[in-house]
Amino acid sequence: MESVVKTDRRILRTKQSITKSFLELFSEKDFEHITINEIADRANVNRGTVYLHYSDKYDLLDKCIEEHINELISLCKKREHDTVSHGMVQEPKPVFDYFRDHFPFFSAMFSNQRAFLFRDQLLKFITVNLMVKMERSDNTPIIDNEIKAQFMASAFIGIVEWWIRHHMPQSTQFMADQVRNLFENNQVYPR
Amino acid sequence: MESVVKTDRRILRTKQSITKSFLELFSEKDFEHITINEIADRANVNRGTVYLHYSDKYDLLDKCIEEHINELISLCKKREHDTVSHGMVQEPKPVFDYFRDHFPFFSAMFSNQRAFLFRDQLLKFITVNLMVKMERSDNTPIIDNEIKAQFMASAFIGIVEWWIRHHMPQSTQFMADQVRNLFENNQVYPR
DNA sequence: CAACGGCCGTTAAATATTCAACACGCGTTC
DNA sequence: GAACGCGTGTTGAATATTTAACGGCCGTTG
Repeated sequence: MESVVKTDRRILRTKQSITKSFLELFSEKDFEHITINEIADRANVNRGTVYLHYSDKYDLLDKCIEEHINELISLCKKREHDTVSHGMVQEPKPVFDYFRDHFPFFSAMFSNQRAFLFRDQLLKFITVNLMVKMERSDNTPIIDNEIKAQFMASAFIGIVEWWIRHHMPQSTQFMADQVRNLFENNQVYPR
Repeated sequence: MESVVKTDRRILRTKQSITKSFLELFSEKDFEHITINEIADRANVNRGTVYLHYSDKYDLLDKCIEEHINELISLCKKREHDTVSHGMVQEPKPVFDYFRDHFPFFSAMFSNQRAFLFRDQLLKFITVNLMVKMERSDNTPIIDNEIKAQFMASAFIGIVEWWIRHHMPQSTQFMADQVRNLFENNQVYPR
């Protein structure tokens, strides 16, 4: 179907080390005080190379967020197509697993003032997922779907934030079970 | 004096990841079963790139050993020129610090059959250091200097090996003190 | 025997990255 | 104000690495 031109190993490698370096710094100090020099040094990469992939540090932050949101989307998309499971609503564990596997990133995002975009994007992602699920169920709702989705999504993110900022005191399975029950109680999908 | 052409960052980076990858594998499995493919994959580097720096895995092993021996040598050389301290005999702590700081490497070396060259090189390094020190002292020895050096060097390496293979149960300072006392008792240098 | 898969060591051309140098802005110091 | 250090963003030429291919060797499998 689409041309599968796999990207050059060097590109993957440098992008990886740049984002790793950046996220480390992001969790260490204020975003405004991070310099491209620092990022490049820690990534063991020439300063110019950073500009080859990102226009500035704001762009870098955006790309980092985008990347993870896209990962989450494709994670749910993949599972939508499965005949067995159905997205993050009925089986939220994989999503929690993803949060766990990328703890450094999400931890940095939740503990930093700078992450407006991150919250927005994540909220949109969750809301869309919930909307899709609710629209599929036939029950005519008393509460407007969009409002309910916003309500639930905010709640969900609140839980995730709490879980991450407390260094994940519970297992992903436990969290998934809890959230699924909450979704059920609020009739996000008909039991 | 000599032209200080600093080597390209890319070279340093790839050499670093290749040796890191190699030493990991070296501590995990038998040397003969390690393939260049594995090394390259784990280093996140093209297979051909390995050949750009090393002719084969034997060469790679040799270079790794050589590199650390040279580090040790320059470490001692630097301290020789100091007016205060005098090489590894009177103050062995920096040497132990070096062993500690590169524990993965030395651990791999001591726990693997393959490290003939390593033992030889290390033994030579220690012996030379001892010889130099002993020749400087005026006392006419009953025991031949070279024999004594061999004796002491083997003993020293034995201690280091024990220390490394037992995961460094004592501090470097403690080990240094012990060794200095042993050297003193055996009159490597006049007290 | 033949076919195959895996690893080796090497090559030419394409490409990503480095290096060294710009010009610029901004705050500090003398 | 001038000189300076420091970070930004950009450039062109040099260079390291990748990619995709080659032929060869060896052990396994049919």
